[in-house]
Amino acid sequence: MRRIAPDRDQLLGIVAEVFREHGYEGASLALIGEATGLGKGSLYHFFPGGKEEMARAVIAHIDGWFEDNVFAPLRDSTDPQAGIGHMFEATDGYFRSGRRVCLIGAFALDESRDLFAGQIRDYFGRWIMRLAEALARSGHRPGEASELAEETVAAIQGALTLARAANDLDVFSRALRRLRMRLGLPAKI
Amino acid sequence: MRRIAPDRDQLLGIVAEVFREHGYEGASLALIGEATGLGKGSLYHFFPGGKEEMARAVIAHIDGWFEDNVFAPLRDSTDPQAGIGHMFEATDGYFRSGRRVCLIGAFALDESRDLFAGQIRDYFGRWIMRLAEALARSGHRPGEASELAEETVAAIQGALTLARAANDLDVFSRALRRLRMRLGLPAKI
DNA sequence: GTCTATAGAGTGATAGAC
DNA sequence: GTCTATCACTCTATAGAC
Repeated sequence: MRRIAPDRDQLLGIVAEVFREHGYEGASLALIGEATGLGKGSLYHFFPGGKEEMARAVIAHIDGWFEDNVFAPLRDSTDPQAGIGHMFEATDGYFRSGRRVCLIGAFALDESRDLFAGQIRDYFGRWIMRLAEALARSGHRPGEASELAEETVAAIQGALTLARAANDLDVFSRALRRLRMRLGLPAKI
Repeated sequence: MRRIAPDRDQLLGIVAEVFREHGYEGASLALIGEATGLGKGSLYHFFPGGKEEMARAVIAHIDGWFEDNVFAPLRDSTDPQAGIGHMFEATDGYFRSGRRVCLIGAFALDESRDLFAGQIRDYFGRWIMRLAEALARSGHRPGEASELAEETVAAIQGALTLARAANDLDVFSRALRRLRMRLGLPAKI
């Protein structure tokens, strides 16, 4: 038979955008079906657990992207400053300079939080931990590094909220510029 | 007829909590009816525009609270530092030290943003503007004051998201403590 | 026949409008 | 309370690949 369905990776990307735009409650199966071009049969074939499993898979997919493109470089760069610089570039790219919101952050505020609390806590916890380690390796005292890491991740989340609220992308790029400076990185070209 | 309904102020407070806990989509009229003790008939009597009007009224109600308890003190305090200190206390109290999320911030991330974009932009815009003015009056250069104000409001939003994600209230109080320091206020007792 | 992927009618529950 | 629309979801049927 013909294979119309995109592979799982593409599929999760499309479903993620529906959740991102409409929230967990607002993302109806009708919308998801429309966006993916799949009928309910196919959707339930891929995700027997229904909408909840779709969301779980989407969160895991995003988490995996950050693991590969943000957390791992923070952990593995021999030069911690380079890892932190990489984090800012990847973050700016991922959120399309403020055009995109953080789906996991949005889920954290929603009632859907209870369903996905573990995944949400893990994602942010790992981000802060990897950044704190990199900051410690680049010379900050451990306690200070932890606070600075927490502050940085919170600032990114807040900037996404504010950029969206003000409908002004500059809010996000200004925030990233300030954070780069505070973390001792050279101003970006 | 018997008057079971609380007055409009109380009513809006109750409806606000339902939106806060469940989001715009997730807050069903059944939930709202249950929380308020009002039937659908009464709800449509108070809010002929239905759920959308309820949300609009709730946002306006919250905005009014911040106007009175945060924005006005920032504008009117003869000592700008006192106004800023007052802002932190009111903010900490309002968000119950991180137990409560910012409904308007949550709406900003949701699809409901399109419905309430004007109100959302106004709220955050006024907060940042009043804070920037107070910072300018307390000695910061105007451009610096603007950036610092934006950074502060974003940090508060981000801390609320993170506190909720980590299920750890300390995230919020640590953020407020750092912000107080950065804005030149004495550490809180 | 078996497996995977598909479409979509049909389920009861519940949504918001009135 | 009544209305209709839509919700998440189930189920049956069907396709071609093996």
